[in-house]
Amino acid sequence: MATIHDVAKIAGVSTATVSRVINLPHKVRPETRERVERAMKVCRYQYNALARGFVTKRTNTIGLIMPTISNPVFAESTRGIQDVAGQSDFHVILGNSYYDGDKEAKLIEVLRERQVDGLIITSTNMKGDILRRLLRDDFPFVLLYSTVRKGPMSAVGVDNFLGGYMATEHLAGLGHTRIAMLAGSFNISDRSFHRWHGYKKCLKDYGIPYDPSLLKQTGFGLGSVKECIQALLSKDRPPTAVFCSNDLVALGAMEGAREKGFRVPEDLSVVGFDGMPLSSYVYPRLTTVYQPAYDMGRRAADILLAQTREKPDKPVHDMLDVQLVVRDSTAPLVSP
Amino acid sequence: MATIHDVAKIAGVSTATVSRVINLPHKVRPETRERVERAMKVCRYQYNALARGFVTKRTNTIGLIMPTISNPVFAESTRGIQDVAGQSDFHVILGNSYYDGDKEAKLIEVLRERQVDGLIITSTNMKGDILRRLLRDDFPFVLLYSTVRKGPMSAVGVDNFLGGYMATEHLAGLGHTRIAMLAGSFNISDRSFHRWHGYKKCLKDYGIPYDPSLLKQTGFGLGSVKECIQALLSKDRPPTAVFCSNDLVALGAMEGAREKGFRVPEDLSVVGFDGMPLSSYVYPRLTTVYQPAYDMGRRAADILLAQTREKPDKPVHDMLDVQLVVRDSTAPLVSP
DNA sequence: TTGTACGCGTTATCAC
DNA sequence: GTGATAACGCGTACAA
Repeated sequence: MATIHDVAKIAGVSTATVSRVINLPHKVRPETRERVERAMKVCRYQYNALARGFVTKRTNTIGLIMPTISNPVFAESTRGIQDVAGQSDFHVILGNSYYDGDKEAKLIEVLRERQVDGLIITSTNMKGDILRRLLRDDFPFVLLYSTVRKGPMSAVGVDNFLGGYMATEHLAGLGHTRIAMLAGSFNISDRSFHRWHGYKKCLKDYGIPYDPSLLKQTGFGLGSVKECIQALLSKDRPPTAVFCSNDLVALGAMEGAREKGFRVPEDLSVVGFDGMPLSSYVYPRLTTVYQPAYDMGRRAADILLAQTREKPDKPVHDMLDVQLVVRDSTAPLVSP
Repeated sequence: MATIHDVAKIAGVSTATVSRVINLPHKVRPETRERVERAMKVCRYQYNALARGFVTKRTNTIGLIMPTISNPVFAESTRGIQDVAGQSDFHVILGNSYYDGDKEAKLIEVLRERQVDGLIITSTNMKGDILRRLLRDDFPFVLLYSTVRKGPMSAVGVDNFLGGYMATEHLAGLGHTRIAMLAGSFNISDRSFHRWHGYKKCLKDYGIPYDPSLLKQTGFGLGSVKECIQALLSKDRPPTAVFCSNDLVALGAMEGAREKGFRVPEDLSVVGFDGMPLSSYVYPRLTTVYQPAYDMGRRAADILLAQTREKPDKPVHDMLDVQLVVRDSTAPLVSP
């Protein structure tokens, strides 16, 4: 592969001039510039961004750590991140933690070894020590889908408590009192945990006694979700509504309910969380708590890029609004 | 940031020894090794993979270019690629072309500048010159979701013609004769084009005259899909079945049909393509032509990694099997 | 405006 | 088993 040395030799100039043609073209006399450009063509010169990163100490790369790209909501935020990064000639290296804290820690380590300029992390469970180490090193990073709204690290997220509250309130407002919740496992996601708290608080505010047997923490995969909802629907007095901690779970719940002969929303109202793009293209169209995933990705990238340019004096906490989107998967309670 | 020089100084050894401790620990006397390891802790040494890539000329990075991560099917293959790459300590840099040939070309260029060891490309439209240039430079790359099954470049894909044929045959076998097709724009994806050919061939084999007015090329977004299907259903003699060139389009079509008061599958049978994970969690459960996206990603990564290790004498063409998955969105034609 | 010379952090090739 | 040192390709003072 040709280097600037080859180009310099062919063009009869120094390597410094070639470098200038690449980075500061206006600082080179037009004739010289042309000569250099011709030489680059002759030897099929290709710029080596790695070498630049090596000397400038910036790779224009950000690492992205999230549970799995297979959840459409994470795909959306990833796209937002990429769009913003691309605008600034940054690229994104992907890492899936699969909800595994150790994998997450390992990813942080290897991505740092690769000299990424910053990290966007959708943490599975706040491994305090790992993140504190990033802070200590002044390493730029932003938490995404974060539940924290203060403290020393920058974060982008939504109010999951409020979202859980809104979902539950919608159901309570429709007259439901036996409202179940299908939550992701609490030890892998505090988002789910916060939504559950919102759910509980709403029940309390509406004078509905909290029934622990109506909470199920689902395992991985939609098969597990089906089992959970079917167990719930097999109870003596089955729930008439269910709040699912994300849209994927909601789809699994609806399918599981149908399999057992329950109609949605007539026999069971279902609320999701996320508002993933597909949620309005399923039947019945899903009532859900929308969080602006794409914009959250963009915001996280904005904040991170700013942070890579100069150390900010304060961390940024950006909590975007959730929004209840009422569609067709929920209906008023009808007494039999 | 500490370097191996710092470590060497502290441990009282040469940089070469430090490097050996990192890469060939068994070639260092245990006591020396320990001393070095202690020194690394003392100065909080962190390995610089960039510097290694600089000298070894390998970055252990592959670039992935695809239309958009927001299509769950691409997310699945991406996950397959990442899983395989991770096994070999490779990382993946993402690039979305958004079905734009120029963006695609630009991405190839910048990723090469970044010294990725290879490229996996889901091409929007065979830009012959761009790919030929990769070949000429002996640059490792694999086409994914490719329609080519021979020629000088390695490729992984499925038989889209066959898939289109199978989908149509299923509908014809159910007695349908007015079978529409909702295809992605042909100039942005030859996959859609091949599926259309399979569709046409099947119609011919079943003695069903081809009606060009039953083909619609959809624009971007599911809104456009709804318009297309609704136009189709507004015809004097509307189709009784529709083959959609992917599952996302199928969801849009089902929703559009429902809006117009058509029931699926009673009034309209719908077949998708892809078999994305969610396709069995929608209602009605989608009949679709499954392509093993995750495995295709894995295969592409396998082939590429092998290629980065040593130049193969022959390109690999891997055509995986598609599979018709009959579910609930299709039903026999009932005459009114 | 252009050229010289050094440094970035690591690996690899020799010696010892 | 260990050390000295020359690459690798580029950016950048500083000098001319």
